[in-house]
Amino acid sequence: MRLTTKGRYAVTAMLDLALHQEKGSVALADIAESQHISLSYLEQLFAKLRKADLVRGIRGPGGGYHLAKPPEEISIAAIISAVDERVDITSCRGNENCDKGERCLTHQLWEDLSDQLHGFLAGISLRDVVGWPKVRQV
Amino acid sequence: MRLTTKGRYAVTAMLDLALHQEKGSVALADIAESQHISLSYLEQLFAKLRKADLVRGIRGPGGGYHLAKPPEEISIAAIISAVDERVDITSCRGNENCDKGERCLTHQLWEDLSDQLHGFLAGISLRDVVGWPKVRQV
DNA sequence: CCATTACCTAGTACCTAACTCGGGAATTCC
DNA sequence: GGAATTCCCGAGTTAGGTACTAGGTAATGG
Repeated sequence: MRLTTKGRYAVTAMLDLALHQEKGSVALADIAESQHISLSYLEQLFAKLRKADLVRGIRGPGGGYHLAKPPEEISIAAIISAVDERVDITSCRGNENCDKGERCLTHQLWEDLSDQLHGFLAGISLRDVVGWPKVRQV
Repeated sequence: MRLTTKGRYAVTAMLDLALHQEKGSVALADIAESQHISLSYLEQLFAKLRKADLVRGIRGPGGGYHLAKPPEEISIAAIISAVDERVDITSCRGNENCDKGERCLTHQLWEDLSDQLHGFLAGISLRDVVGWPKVRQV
């Protein structure tokens, strides 16, 4: 599990789609402007989201992107995993360099913590976030 | 909230200290070897942990680092915040560039999510992690 | 046909994580 | 007191990922 600005852009963009899903599709140019990032960079993020089957693109005038599934089936963890390809593997892979046992211990602990975190974010769907109080007040 | 390998190194190192706290202090050289990272880099991480009053250093032979507080008073969130100085501020700071209102909305949602995550990690202490089942089995 | 949008590829500037080097300063043991 | 050991500190260097730029092609609606 990794959490960077890249993941934040993706999550925020997906929230944007969820909020406007009744209006059909949203153009990337709009999202790029509202998030103040370049269109091309957003396109690269959405290429990954599309490969992960989280969004669907529609070409031509009036086109754009919309969610590929209902918001309650899309978790925050899924979004972050889609754009942040993990390169982790906790350095000592498969006991190869762990002779004492203690080394693997802390690694194991970190993995447990990482799982906890993943489970937490997997339990939050786009629908949950959209339903939070701050939204209704606007 | 940000989660990178830097934070992972810090958490894993703190877990190391927590596991060996009855043995007095742990030298950075030992941690550097077990985590397979450079000593100097670890020193830089521990400089931040020290400034955050999470660890205490003891110089001279037989010296090293030990926790500055009991493990139950040190949360995972505190460790990560200590080493990952946040540069976030969600681009549009304080409605400055948010004319439509919608822009601030998604940003607000992200901040809420970030708060949730922080709250989650703030609720996990070093003591909790050390007490997890995987540890006792070793 | 033309404007608009998604889609694709290649290249690039910049930032920062991670490391290296070289020096201290405090403490303990002989 | 001298030497070994450890923490401390600052100024660099390197590698890789973030974020961008520039160029296209493909589909679609008016």
